[in-house]
Amino acid sequence: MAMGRPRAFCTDTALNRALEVFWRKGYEGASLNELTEAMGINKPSLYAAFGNKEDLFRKALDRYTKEKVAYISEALDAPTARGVAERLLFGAADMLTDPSHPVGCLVTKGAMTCGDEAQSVRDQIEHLKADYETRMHARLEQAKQDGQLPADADVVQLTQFLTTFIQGMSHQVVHGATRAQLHKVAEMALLAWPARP
Amino acid sequence: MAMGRPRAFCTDTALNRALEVFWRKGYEGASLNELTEAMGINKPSLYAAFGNKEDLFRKALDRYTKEKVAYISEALDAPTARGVAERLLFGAADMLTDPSHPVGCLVTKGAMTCGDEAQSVRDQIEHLKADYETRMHARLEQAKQDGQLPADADVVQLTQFLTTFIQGMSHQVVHGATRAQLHKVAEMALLAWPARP
DNA sequence: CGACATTCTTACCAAACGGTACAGAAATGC
DNA sequence: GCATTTCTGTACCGTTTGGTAAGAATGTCG
Repeated sequence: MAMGRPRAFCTDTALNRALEVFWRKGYEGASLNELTEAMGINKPSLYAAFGNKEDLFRKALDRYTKEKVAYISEALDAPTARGVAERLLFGAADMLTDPSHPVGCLVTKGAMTCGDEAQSVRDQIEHLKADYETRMHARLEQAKQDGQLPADADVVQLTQFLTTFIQGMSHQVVHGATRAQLHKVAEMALLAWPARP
Repeated sequence: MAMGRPRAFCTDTALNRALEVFWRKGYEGASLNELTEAMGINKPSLYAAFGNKEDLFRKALDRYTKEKVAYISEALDAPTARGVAERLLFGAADMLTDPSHPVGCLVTKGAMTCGDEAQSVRDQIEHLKADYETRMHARLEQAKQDGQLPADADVVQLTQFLTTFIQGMSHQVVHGATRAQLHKVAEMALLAWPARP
């Protein structure tokens, strides 16, 4: 079978470019023109390679979670409940302000800038959030069983506290908060964390 | 001078309707069709009465801050620093989940769903945020002078902690958090608040 | 070399966007 | 009753959106 000329672009780097655009502008804010220009291809190629704007976003989101939000999984590996909380908050602060990629959180931005039409995108983001929360909850529950948290600790509340704060930081950084500032407020948030019993 | 027939609609309620649409869908998410339909007028009337989509949003935002975000000003009137923090967090939790209007925060949503083109909208939101932060900062600084906060309290940090948390709650509520849940995490956040010296 | 598969380019589509021109309807002043 | 002034309804403008169809260009294999 005859093969056409090899891809003039690398699908992998093209997806990274797309991720960056989505990250900067959100789902609806990123137009196909911007995307194709950044990816170095044109619309029919994009359509052939990725199928759809929604599909493209989903793939970009996939890569985002696997490569950029790895800090959450690492944080959950911390040996103590407090360690988990610390790593989550500081890890988020560092990731959100990493100068090697756009500021803020793709999930946060994407969820906000996705209208009613792209329900599947919204669903995937919701699913993602739920998954992270489930894992955080399970990890803290285990820590509680291990005696690392007070017997009357409300694990749901602790989880929600962390996610609330992380999302707040994700918003702050869009409005210009620096890494140092995030670290300070994260430190303050940890004052609310229950002491080992 | 001859007068045409009186307005068939009340500008005041029309603006309220517009506010509600913006509140639900964000700035870019709200199309002129939705707006005019909700307001009960058509596009030329809207243009004549409010000038512009940007102008309309600005006026809606004005009303929003004067009527819906009044809790911030009330909170700043609390007699103690802790009272200010409590009223801010619980006031935000209550406002964000008030069933009489769309969930979440117009400023938060609007800032996210406003692309590069509507720079003036973005500017106004930024200005609004800065204004609130300045007032919160000033109030806490005064509380510190009054001896309600430790002498080494970092007022900037305290302010940023509160805004971070409030924005986090504003995000949580969009994803289905209930008022009771927000109250619980707000209570937890207050554990980080410095004790009176 | 020549036939083929595959990619890229150009141009286009229908729909929706924000915004407006224009003519008709309604109400007041004379 | 008439003219004037205002407001409304329709229909439209140019642009941009996401998404495609068809031809030109380029590679590999026989």
